[in-house]
Parts: sequence; C-alpha cells; structure tokens
Amino acid sequence: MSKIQAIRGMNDLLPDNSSLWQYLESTVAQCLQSYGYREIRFPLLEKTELFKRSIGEVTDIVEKEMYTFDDRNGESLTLRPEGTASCVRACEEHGLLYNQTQRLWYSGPMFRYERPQKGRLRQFHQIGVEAFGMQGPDIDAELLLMTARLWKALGISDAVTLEINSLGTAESRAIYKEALVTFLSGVKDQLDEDSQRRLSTNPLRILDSKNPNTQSLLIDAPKLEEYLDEDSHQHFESLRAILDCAGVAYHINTRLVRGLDYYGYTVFEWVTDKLGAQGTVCAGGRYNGLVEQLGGKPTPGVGFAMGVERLILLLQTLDKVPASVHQSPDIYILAVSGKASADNTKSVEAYALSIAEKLRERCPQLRCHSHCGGGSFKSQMKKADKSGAGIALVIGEDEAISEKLTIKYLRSDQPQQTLPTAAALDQLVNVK
RNA sequence: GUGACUGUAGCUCAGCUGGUAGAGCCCCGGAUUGUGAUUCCGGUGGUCGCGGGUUCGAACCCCGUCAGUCACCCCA
Repeated sequence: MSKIQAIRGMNDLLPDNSSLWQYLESTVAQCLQSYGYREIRFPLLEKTELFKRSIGEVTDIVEKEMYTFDDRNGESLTLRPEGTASCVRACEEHGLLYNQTQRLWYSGPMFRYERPQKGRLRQFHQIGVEAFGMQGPDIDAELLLMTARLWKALGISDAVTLEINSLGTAESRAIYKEALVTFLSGVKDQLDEDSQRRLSTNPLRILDSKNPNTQSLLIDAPKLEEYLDEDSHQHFESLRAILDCAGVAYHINTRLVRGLDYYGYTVFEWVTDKLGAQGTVCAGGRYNGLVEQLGGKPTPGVGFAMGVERLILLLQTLDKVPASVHQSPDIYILAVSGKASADNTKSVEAYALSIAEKLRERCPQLRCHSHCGGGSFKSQMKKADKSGAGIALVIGEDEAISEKLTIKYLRSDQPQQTLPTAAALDQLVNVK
C-alpha cells in the first residue's frame, strides 16, 4: 500500500516550528493592535466572480493560478488567492464602510497554483492590513510607519528596504499605458518573449522585467511619473514628506508596478536580498476604485500583505529567532513506581499526577511535564534532562508514602532536596 | 508552464568501471537494586521515491512518473 503524500506546495507546520510561527503572529498582532487595527475573519472560499472582478481578468493570478472548481450546485468557487477582495466583500456585506472608516487586519492561508520554490508555496500564509475610507497620504504613511516599527520589533530592519512608487489615477495610467505600448511596439522584436506577450495583456509589468536587454530598451521609454496628474503628484510628495519626517528610509522605484489591477496612487514593497528570488516580504498599495468595482459606494482604501513563510525564513537566516520560542518545560515530574505497587488508589503515578495538578493550579504559567508511561529511574532522568527542564521533580515510592517531594536542579549546582509536599510546592511555585 | 540539479534508515550522508546495502546522529537496553548531559558495550530500524526496460545479475545504466531544491515566470 503506497503512502498518501501531502499535496505539492502545501506544507505541514511541525511542532518544532509552530512556536516560531506563534511568536511571529503574536508580535505582528500586537503591533497592529497598537495602531488600533482590529482583526476580521472571512472564509477561505469565495465565488470566483469576486476575484475576477477585483484582481483583474487578465492577471496571471486569475488566468492560471487560482484553485477554482464547481460546487455541488454548479456554482464556481475559488480558494482565495489573496485577502483584499474578500475583506472588501465582507465589509460591504455588513455595512462596515457606511459613513465610517475602518482599520482592519486578517491572517491566514492563501492559495495559488504556482511552481513551488524557496519562499513560494501553493498554500501560503499572509497577514494583511486594510484601511478604508481615508483619502489622504497620511494613512498610506501610517501603514508604512507601522511596518517599519514591526521590522524593528522583529529585529530585521537592517535586512529590508522600502521601495515606493506612484501609479497615479486610472485615467493617467491609461494614457501612459498607450504611450508605453506605442513606444515598445516599435522595438517589439527586441523584447524578450514574456514581454512581447505582456505588451497586449499587461504592458505595465514589462517595466519590472528581469531581462537585462529589455531593461536597457526601457531607458528611453516614456516614464510613468511624467504622465501623473497633479493630484497624484501631490499625494506622493506628501507621503514622502511624512516618511522623511519620521526618518523612514525608502527608494523611489519608478519601475515598481504591481500584479493586481486594482492598485493606483501609492504602491510599495519591502524587499530583502537575503531570500533569493522571492525577496518581497511585504507589499501593497492604494486601491481607491476597488470598493466601487465590487458594487459598493466609492470608498478609498489602502492596504498591504506580508508573507508569513518569507518572514519566518528571514528570521531564521538572520538568526533572529528569540531564545524564548524554544519552549522547554520548567519542571519535569518523574513517577517511578517500584515493582510491587499494591495499592492502586495511591499509586506513585496517581500521586505524581495530583502534584502536577496542584502546581498548575497554584501557578498557571508554569510549564510542568508529567512523565507518563513508566520506565526505569534512569530512563526517566534521561528524559527529564533531554526535555530541557531546569528542575526534575522526583516522585518515587518513598515520596508517595511519606508525602514528600524531591527537587533536583538539573542546570545549576544547588543541592537536591527532599521536602514535605507543602514546602516543596511553595518552592517550586517561586521558580516562575 | 520552461530549465537545471537531486531523491539510499526518523535525520545528515557514504556506497569505485552494475555482483541484491553501510556510517554518524537519534531511539531503546546494559556497565552494583532510586539519580540526567561524558565514556564504553550491545540492539531496533531500509522491497535504495514509484513503475517499466536492458542484463545471468540494477541503489548504480535507459525510459517514464511523482516529489524536493534553485532559477525563469509570478508574487507575499
């Protein structure tokens, strides 16, 4: 019988790594909440139409990366490839955008059918942030300041750089797009294959092509910034002023465009060179037309998402995993019964387990690991040592009969002591 | 979707020009009957990713397939 394997690109999170994830998630949540952002949760599954209308029909995500299928009623559903669309849908559906602003965040798995590689999976996890109802560059800046603070909290500030750009309004972008296509069509045969294809589908994306030849052709191409209207310019300048004032460094990358159609005005990416080809760790931008596109009243929005796997990878490669995430128990409780433990009601195991309960009751944050499954004294001691616990609480027949406990310090020179239960508990509770 | 490289014990890997598998770590047990990390001794564990083919004989050669890695692409 062959073994069933996990689906390609969908990883298990093993216990050795889960505490690092918890650390990251709680650090992020704490940071976002300190800015007044509140968590929203929505389903993993949505009507396919939602993503087609928001992300854009001709984007790669919609064209070839979505997990789409018909449910039993024949309705086309899609496993969410990103969070913004669902977030807007949920807000609209519950009137969260009616005459009010919202600062929201969410966290969870996203699904894209891509070839897996470092920092890229088919089921991957994002923590996303969206701010609705605010027009000005101040909220764009707040998001950026917030992420900068977060990198500081995680200790990865030195490894990430901020790139920003302005895509302007849909109208100015359309005019620019025409000019760009006209220019590039003239040199079409010199473009790389992918860029030739994008000329008709998504010409803006040619700007961030990695092909050096294509990049050299772009030097003489029309520049997006020259096509921006006055309002876009002002918005971008104000954003820059706030960042300057706050001391957040950035690069203006005029080639920075994004793969989702709904972005306009501000776009940005936090990138690192420590992760190989998938170096974008956090990215987003403004999407003033999206709410309306999905059937709501015109409502400005800005947001971003960060890739959890990539941040985890970054923490690991930079050796920024705090020691506290390697949780070992504080106390390892042995239960060594002799050969003849006649009295079941007061076996060594029962006594040891009841002591553990008392400890947890007195001191809930104490991590007590009760040894279960018997074994020799020696093997239990070995496990106590291996567990990383600072203290082995030795409970054998002597202790059970005399209602005493033996405290042995595994990582310090303090002598082992045997005390009456009450006194021993007092001492153990003070460990934390 | 394209390309390159890889797939041997739970983990990290060795295995010469083809002769049906080995090390280290881990785990378990022992070295005076209740005291851990060192040392010593012993032990468990693999249809060599899977399926075909070539051959007297395949972990090794060939084809296919699945998976992993990295890059393209895409993006978080």
